Amino acid sequence: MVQYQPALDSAFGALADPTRRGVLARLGRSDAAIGELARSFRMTLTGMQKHVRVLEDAGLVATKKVGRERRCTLGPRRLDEATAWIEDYRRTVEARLDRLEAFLERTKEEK
Amino acid sequence: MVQYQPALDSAFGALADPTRRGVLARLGRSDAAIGELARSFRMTLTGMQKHVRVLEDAGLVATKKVGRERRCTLGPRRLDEATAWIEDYRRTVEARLDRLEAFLERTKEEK
DNA sequence: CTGATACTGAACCATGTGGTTCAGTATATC
DNA sequence: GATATACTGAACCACATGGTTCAGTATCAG
Repeated sequence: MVQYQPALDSAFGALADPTRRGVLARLGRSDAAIGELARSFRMTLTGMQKHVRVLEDAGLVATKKVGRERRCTLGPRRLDEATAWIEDYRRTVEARLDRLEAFLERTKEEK
Repeated sequence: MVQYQPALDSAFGALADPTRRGVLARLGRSDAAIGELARSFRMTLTGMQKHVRVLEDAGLVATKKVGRERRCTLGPRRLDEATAWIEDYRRTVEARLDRLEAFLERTKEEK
């Protein structure tokens, strides 16, 4: 591990699992208790609990105990850093392609 | 695992590690052999080899054997799916916030 | 040809991940 | 109060991850 950006680590890490992306999509429609999510995704409550924990640690989900349920909603993190990172990357790739193109153009002229 | 989108899994998974994000940034400046990358990031060749393999599997890096070196360049995948996923998500969050706002507005009027 | 350099592959290690079961505790319902 | 429901936490499991070392093989330089 060389450069720490824990927000990016946890955000990308959370998004790397299809169940967790599914949970985010599900919570986009409406909030839900852990038990409901577990049933939707056909896994044990305890299993879903762990996914929710990962999403919560990444700031992508917020939870609150209501009666005997724990209600989950989409959390405060908007993935701005993640988007920004990818955008930066995209620009780098494009700059690199541009340089390559310029190089090819130059060598063509030299022929 | 519930909905398979292996491209997203591997892309987000690859980006979840700071060393690998660093390697992508480094390759954005110029291509490099595995050995150079290993030295830059102060790890063994074998260690770096594994990171490069992960990036290559995700389509983010391409490699080619040149003499005794293996040269690494930024690969074909442009992270379009990843960006698209995040964008979708952002829209969902915003729609949800809009609904919440509308609800608050309505209940305010009812007062 | 010899030696140094660059990589490859296998084996190992500690820790993390994605799940499970099982034994609690807390809350709701009758 | 008894029973069912919802969660929590600990323990376990198989497998993946992020590293290492070590023993090769391939290539370059003299």
